[in-house]
Amino acid sequence: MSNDRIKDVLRDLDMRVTLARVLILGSFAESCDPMCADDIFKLLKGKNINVVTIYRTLASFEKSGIIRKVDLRRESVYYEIAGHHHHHIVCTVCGMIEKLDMCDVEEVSKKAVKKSSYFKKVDQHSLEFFGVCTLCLEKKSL
Amino acid sequence: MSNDRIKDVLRDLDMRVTLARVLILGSFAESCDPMCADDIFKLLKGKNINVVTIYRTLASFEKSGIIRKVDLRRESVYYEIAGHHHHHIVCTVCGMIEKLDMCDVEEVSKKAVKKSSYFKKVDQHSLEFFGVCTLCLEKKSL
DNA sequence: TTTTTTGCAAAAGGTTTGCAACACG
DNA sequence: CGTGTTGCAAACCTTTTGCAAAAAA
Repeated sequence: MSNDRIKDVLRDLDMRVTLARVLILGSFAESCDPMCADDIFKLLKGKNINVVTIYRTLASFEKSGIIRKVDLRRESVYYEIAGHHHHHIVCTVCGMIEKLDMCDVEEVSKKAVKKSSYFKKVDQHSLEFFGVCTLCLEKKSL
Repeated sequence: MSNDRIKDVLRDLDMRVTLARVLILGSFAESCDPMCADDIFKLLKGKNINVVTIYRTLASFEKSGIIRKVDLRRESVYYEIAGHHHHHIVCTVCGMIEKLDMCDVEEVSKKAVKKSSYFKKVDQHSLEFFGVCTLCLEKKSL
């Protein structure tokens, strides 16, 4: 995503175009993996962006819907671009994250609602897989 | 679960039987909902159990496999008895948690592995649903 | 010029650690 | 008695908040 494209996105969201926002949204556009505040902070080291600004920007980006949270069972909160729906497999040894371009939860969601006594509709769901990646498996067996 | 039964469980896990452990495991046995360290702390108020002990006990219980983490998108870490596999619907307004006695993720897990380039096996998965419960919906529409 | 955004410092949560006292087996 | 467990205090880490200065529109 070009810098001008990023600025357009921000304007479309009725957000003021600032250096911090352009850089942070740019980081997401470039990164394939979900990122936490500190990841972005390190990525933008030298650009003089305060961590607090990153937290506030992430919050407003999430509110506007361009990014979404990902439940990775880590200490800090991770986000990714909210484009098309997908899930992840996370290696519980090295932390590697693989994106999976699939989501078959529609029927499962429907069944959940049917089973439920207190909900008539599901708005969101989390579905992440955890395992040991082939590389870590190899290392283990050595 | 009786106190004696709890003590047996601890002994079976090669854990020393202590007051703190009996009380904490007992809390899980009684509670239907997932709990965080502070929930347990409040539940055991007056029993003189330190929060630090609760954190350490939760860690060792999880390691031994009697309890497991639940991804509820909250600030703190939640656990539940690791008995039979199931999922939850969480109300994003009032926080109410409904347990769902179902898990159809087997096929989805298999598909995930098939799709993956770096994993040959999935060990765990998270699947939680989020929505607004009927009670909160009613309140909203008033 | 008005309003939003940023930086700094400080606080707030949740969780972890070091160490000495204590208790289970 | 020896080793595992607990309590206390303090540290740690991530995230939030208040307020004044700076920047966008």
